[in-house]
Amino acid sequence: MEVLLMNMADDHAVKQEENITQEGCSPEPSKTDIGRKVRKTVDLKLSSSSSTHDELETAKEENERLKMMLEQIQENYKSLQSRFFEIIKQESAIEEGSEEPELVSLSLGRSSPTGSKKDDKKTTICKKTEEDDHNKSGLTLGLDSKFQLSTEIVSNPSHENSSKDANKVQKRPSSDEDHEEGVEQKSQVKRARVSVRTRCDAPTMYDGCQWRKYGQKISIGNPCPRAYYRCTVAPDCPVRKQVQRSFEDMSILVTTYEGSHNHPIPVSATTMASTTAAAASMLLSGSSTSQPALSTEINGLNFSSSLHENSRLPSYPTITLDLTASPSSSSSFNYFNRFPTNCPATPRFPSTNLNFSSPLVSNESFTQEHYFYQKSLTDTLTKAITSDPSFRSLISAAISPMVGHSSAKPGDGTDQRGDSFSQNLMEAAFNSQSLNDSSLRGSSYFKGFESSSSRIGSSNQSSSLSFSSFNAASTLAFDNKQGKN
DNA sequence: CGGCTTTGACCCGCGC
DNA sequence: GCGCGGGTCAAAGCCG
Repeated sequence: MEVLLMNMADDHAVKQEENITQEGCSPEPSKTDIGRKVRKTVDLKLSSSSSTHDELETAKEENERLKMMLEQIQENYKSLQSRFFEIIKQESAIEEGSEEPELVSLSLGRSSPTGSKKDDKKTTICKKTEEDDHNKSGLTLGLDSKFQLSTEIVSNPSHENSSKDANKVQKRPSSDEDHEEGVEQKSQVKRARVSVRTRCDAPTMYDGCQWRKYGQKISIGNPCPRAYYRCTVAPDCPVRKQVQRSFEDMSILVTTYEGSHNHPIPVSATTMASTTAAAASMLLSGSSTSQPALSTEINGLNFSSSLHENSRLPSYPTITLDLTASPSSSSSFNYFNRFPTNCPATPRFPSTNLNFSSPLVSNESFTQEHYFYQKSLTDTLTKAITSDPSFRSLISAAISPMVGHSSAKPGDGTDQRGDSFSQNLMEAAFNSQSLNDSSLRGSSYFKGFESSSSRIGSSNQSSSLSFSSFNAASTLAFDNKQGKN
């Protein structure tokens, strides 16, 4: 990394020299002109090399600081992970003797509206849940490709094989002989649902996936019919969703998701999928308490958990993401409410050739909003690259492991190098943005840039580390730039 | 013509 | 055992 920094710094000096040379270039330069130019060039080279040396020293110091920070964070992560496993072990020991397996705690260290008393045990549970969430957000929600891991917690893997299998499971008579605890837990896990409340005038909320309606029912206590949808992105995807308008407020659309996708999901669906998976994972990782319903807020979204509203139904846990109110709208990126409310039931946006996400995702619908965010990102980065060579060198050093070798040949000259570099940078920027988006780590696309160093600890995967280093480098570069100005 | 929605019928679990 | 309600199936119709 440091070698690259030095190379880029040398390039910087050479480029400056070339620019100056071109400035004073006349069609037929005389010998005196040439001699003057050479002296000028040497002087400039000396002065620029000394300033470059200072910059290099600063960069080195920053580099050391970042290294130390990374080490510290890795240590913290390890200790946190070991604590987490310890707590899980303790929890499993406690739960063996517990008689209330169906209640779920979602008190993530915040005061819940329904109750405020916390005994020692509850505090432990809260800690565990919080750490669980942290770990999950880092381990399973960091990448699209990892999403499946987290959602597998939501549904029984055997349940995912086909929708027919899912139906079989659903229709399986209760007189099955095996009623061991594990089976019950699996059933409980399979039944976990995530309900999303959002204001939407359209029949359904756009969430990026393709759905096919397969049924409709008028339910008791709500004149609005409940519609049943099945995911049609893959023919055997077991994911279902129910859509029903709230009786209290007809403008509120309640969408309940069940199951996990067994196929790559579109870019625009990753946020919803990650959110529901995180919510479900959070729900299922919760422990038994005596509180029937709790609420919390994660990433600016309101989460609340409860048992199924209808007492006739088996009491499987449902977690609700309330996106109707935006109490912390300043910090939250209310993804779903930002879509136009007159969206069609199953919108099919024109596909673009852009593919900024993981290789799993291909040529799917890409919203205009994504485009503007990414364009904004692109513009900002382009400006930073073109205007600040130190930023360029730092970014290059940071993302070179991510984007591979530059396509520019050694003798191609600085312009081409800059172009390929910019291309690589854009690629890396979009990749990192995609990571940031899919992991739901930030409420805005730039959040990852702004507070990158605080997030490094939550990502322990190699690709995430690359992203983190990219963030760190960009933060550093921006700092340097600000320092100059 | 293929894919989707609509809608009545059916299955199943649960409470009384 | 019966009725109720949630969930699903599948035929018919609609649409691009």
